[in-house]
Amino acid sequence: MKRITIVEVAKKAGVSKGTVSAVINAKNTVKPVTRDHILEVMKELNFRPRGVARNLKNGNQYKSIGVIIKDLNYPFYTSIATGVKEYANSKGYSVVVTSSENDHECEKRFSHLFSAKDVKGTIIAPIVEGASEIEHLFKLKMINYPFVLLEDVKGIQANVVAINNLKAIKKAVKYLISSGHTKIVHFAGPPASSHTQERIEGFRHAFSESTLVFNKDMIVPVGSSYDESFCKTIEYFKEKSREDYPTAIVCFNDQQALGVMMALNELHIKVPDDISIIGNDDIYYAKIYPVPLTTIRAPQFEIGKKAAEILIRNIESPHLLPVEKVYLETEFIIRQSSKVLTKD
Amino acid sequence: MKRITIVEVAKKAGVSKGTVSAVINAKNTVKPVTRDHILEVMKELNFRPRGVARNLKNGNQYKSIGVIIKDLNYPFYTSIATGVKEYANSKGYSVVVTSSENDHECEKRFSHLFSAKDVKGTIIAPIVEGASEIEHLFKLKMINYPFVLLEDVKGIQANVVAINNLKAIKKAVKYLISSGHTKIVHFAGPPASSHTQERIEGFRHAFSESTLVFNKDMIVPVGSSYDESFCKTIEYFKEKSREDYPTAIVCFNDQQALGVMMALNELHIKVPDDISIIGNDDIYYAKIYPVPLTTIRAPQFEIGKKAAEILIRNIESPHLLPVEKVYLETEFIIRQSSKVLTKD
DNA sequence: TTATAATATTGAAACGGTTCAATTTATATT
DNA sequence: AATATAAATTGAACCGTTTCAATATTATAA
Repeated sequence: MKRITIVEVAKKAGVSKGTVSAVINAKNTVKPVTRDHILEVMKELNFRPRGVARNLKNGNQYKSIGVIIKDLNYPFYTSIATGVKEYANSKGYSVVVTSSENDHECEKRFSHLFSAKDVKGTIIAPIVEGASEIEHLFKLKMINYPFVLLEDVKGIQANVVAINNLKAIKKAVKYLISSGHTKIVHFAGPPASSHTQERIEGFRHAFSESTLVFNKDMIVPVGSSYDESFCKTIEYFKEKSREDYPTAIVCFNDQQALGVMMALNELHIKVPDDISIIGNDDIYYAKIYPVPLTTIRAPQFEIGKKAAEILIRNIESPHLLPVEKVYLETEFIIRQSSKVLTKD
Repeated sequence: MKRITIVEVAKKAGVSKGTVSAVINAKNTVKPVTRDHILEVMKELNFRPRGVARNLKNGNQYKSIGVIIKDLNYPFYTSIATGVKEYANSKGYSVVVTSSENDHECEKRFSHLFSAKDVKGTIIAPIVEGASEIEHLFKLKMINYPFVLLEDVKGIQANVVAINNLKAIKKAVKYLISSGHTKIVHFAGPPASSHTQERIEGFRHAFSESTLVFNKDMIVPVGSSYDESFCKTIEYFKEKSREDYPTAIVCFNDQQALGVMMALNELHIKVPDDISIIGNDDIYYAKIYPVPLTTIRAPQFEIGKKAAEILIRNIESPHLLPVEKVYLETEFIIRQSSKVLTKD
């Protein structure tokens, strides 16, 4: 069945394309009786003018940029998106957000979708898998489509705005060590994420720069979701005798930390008196908690803003700009889930 | 300055449009040396093919639908979006989300943006202001653009998927009354929201169907954000003597309830022993809390799914379908923030 | 009634790509 | 060197609207 176009409407209504177009665009040059008749025919045929065709002639009525995040329900990402939005809006761009749900195919599809729909540029939190497929990014580069990554991807020269995970975790662990903690463990994130590796690396570095020695039992595979971390924490402590408990846990992110704290609550282990907990990200809900979370703050809003700034600069530049890679500083925020051990 | 098109590239590279097009589309019919040369010229001119033009000929490569929510950072909305996504993906549609941040202009802009970009249909959480401007919705109707509202809007016949706020709150209040509570108050939401009015109405109804009498001091204007509700709660209790404390607070939503609970914690008022708290929405973080929240669950995921289902049915129907209005049932979930009072 | 002005409608060109049959060029075969 | 075949390139038609100068129609004034 053929698509209904303005031609069919014009024919059926006994007028020209131009008149139908005038009705669609609410021009007041059309005689009311004609207008009503055309409107009726449009309804009968269920005619929906194709946006793509309307825009081809009109050009850039609406400027927009896209953001592809990994999880629509994780506040870390929505905060970044909010930063993007604020900067972009101030420059006259609308922002559309979409989530890849950690699915590589999805990310691929969206990057095409956005370039196809004339979204002027896109900020992408890339799924970085082992030998990650990145042809879709190359395709974007080929057509000089402006984009900014929220994580460095090996093998492609592209704009990046990110944080230095290694350095961030290192700082936190060093703080714990200098506050007298000796039994420190890291609850690691999802194995596939590059963040997980970087954070483990940071943990090790802190040890190698101290007098304590690292051993690999200190890295506990846990994952990032609340439920996972709740269950794994219960398991972890059930298998241990009290004297083997760590005195501090460095968590992969705040969501995990929240799960850990709930589990400890269940097990009647006190935070921070028995165990110190350190989160990562500083999501909104990290401080909305009876024991506000000590955490490593990633400047989410600023990440979004900076990414948007670079993106829009690229969009508006008549010539191709050199690639930029920006690493923003994290901030270690001490709240009440961690404690300095009195040294004896 | 004129936009760079494929014609300029072809001219500068000394080839025809067709060949450039073949390069853009990674067809393997182009001789490598030609290809490289064209690619170079593309870079030099910073040529970005217009998605809109590419799509006009090709048609529906990517099917997508839009969701306009009010707040990207409120889990209630992102959960709805997730429901939309799940259903839409199963039908081969991608989903793009955007937030109006409660700004009417923004909503307007986005509804145009989506229809202009050939997003096939849109689910809108409408900003309903007093004598709300809804011309943009009429404009969408005129061009038979499929959309579904997440809240009923007076003055327009359109598809709606929503919950019955009045009934939901009534149920909760009646539960409190039947559990022996007599001093119940409602912490109301933002004045402009229609939800606020509906919930106040529900609160009153519950009283009128009981032996207790309603008075308007029971409605406390608080707002919906965490910070607001924290501050207003502190104020509220500071001004009251202990014997005037309510025994139960029905909150506008969970985020507010979380703020209330934190404030009570600060004031050393125990939940649920001193005061019962009832939330609304059942957001993800309502149960991730040492005192899990008793709340009125809005089936967020199902709302999203149902809205997507109606939307896609409309998108795919060759003829105009009759308007559908669906009200989903809420579920009252009793957790640990509320308590049955022993009657003496 | 006619001339004039105002209003309504038409239709061809334009927007910027893609497509594909026809043509040109390069390569392989005899 | 001539021919057959394969590979590369061309260019006109097309996608579905909008635009706007030209034209047709209607209303108003003289």
